[in-house]
Amino acid sequence: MNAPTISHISCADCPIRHRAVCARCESDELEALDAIKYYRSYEAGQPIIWSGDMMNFVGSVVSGIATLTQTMEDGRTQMVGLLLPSDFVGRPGRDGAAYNVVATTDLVMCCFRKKPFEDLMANTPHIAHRLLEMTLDELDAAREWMLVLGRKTAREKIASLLTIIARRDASLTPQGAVNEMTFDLPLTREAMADYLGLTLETVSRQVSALKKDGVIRLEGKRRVTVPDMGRLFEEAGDDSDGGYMS
Amino acid sequence: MNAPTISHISCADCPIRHRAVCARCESDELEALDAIKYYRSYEAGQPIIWSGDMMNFVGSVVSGIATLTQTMEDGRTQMVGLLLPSDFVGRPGRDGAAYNVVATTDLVMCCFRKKPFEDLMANTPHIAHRLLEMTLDELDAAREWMLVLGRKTAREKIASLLTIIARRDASLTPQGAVNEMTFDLPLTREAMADYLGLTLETVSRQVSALKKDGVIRLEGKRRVTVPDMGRLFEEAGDDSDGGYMS
DNA sequence: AACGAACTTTGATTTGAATCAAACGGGACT
DNA sequence: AGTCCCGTTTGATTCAAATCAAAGTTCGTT
Repeated sequence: MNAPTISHISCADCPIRHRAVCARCESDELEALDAIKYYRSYEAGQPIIWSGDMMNFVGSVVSGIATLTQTMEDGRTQMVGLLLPSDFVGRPGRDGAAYNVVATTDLVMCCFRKKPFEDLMANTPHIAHRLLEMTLDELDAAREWMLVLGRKTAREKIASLLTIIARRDASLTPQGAVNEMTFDLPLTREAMADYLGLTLETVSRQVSALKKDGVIRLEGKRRVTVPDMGRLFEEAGDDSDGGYMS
Repeated sequence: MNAPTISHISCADCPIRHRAVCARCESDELEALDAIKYYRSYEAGQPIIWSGDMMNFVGSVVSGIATLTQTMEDGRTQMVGLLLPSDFVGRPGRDGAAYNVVATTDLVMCCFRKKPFEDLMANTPHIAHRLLEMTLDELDAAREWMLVLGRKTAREKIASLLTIIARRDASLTPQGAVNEMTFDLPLTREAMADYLGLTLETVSRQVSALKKDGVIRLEGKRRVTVPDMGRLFEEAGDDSDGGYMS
């Protein structure tokens, strides 16, 4: 119920040190960041930022998963981003939040008050450069997702989502070019639906169909085994290996 | 048939000087860019870059319109970006093109060979900073579009597209808070369909429906008049004024 | 062990957009 | 003026996913 107190961890020991916005920093730059950072934790289900709110901090996800969503007045909602450890939250140079950010698991953020961070960024090219790189990657991911949303069938959408989750897991747990993979879905059926522009019923049906057809196996609702990743890529409508080895 | 020869225009006289990637440059930085830039023109319909190709240049659209599209093997295509004057093409730090870029009107690009541009960018924070800003804007636009693709009806999609075009035109031709607006559609019905994740028949039907309902008037196929922008925003499912005054 | 809440699956039916199919309009060229 | 081509409209039909409606699971709590 209460937000756990987080001790101040040295950047050198940080699990996202080499992937986050600070990845390119030299040790002196890291010290400057270290001086202004603070940790904050959120419980599963808790909102982190609400669209339209004043944002007085930016930061990186250290552990846990959060979603970025947009909502229409009548309640239709679309997920527009899935934030994983090392992903950056907030936009330097803007005051109001444009999206809802919600922790879907217990989550820890490494935060910086916005103004000091902007000041630091202004004379630390390594930070600005890394942020540009990360933003370009996110833009690519968003465009990939536009193809999924605009042109893929429900079954292909599910397969695409599984592909993305598997690909990410593969990058965290490199195990060579395996054919079989097992991982956990970090999202409820409803969250998957919001990601894919579907209803939760359709998500459920298509997951069942992929299971019936032997593309995936399930243990419980969340643990997924893909016996043949190549087959999954085909189902996703991606070309051959989907580039997940890169 | 032949690519027109373009004379070398001074950056100071450039129509996109204050909006493009060079917007924040001082005069000495501008000179450095001026030294390595060259112009290139394309005719309507001509491809500029093909997905997977080696990209040996980056650049800005000076005039004309281009589309960024992604295609699946079976031919389904989704537009993932609409490039207008001042928009940047190419990604520093990547060799292969990820998308197809096609000129939909006659178009002029201000190009830089990639390597010299990257070198210049490395010690010109004003360029990197502006590129970050532009990329963040594009990411916002892409996320806005994900909501359109994932959750809006065909009618709302058309209204959303008209809203975007109108909003852009308003920023080029500021005329205060007018209610009535007239502009040209820069896209064919098919291109609109590829943008919206619809078929061209559905686009045609919904445009006709909006016309029948008095939301828009048409002169020819391309010229659109919106008698009441507020009404259009409502049809798009956006809240109130859609923020087009900002 | 029983209860309840949240999440998930499955079934029946409806519906919005896709598909299939023609016809229309306007400009470029002969 | 006539023909061809491209983009567009309109109509008839089909189909994939949404909606409406019930049950089934799982897990935490009493």
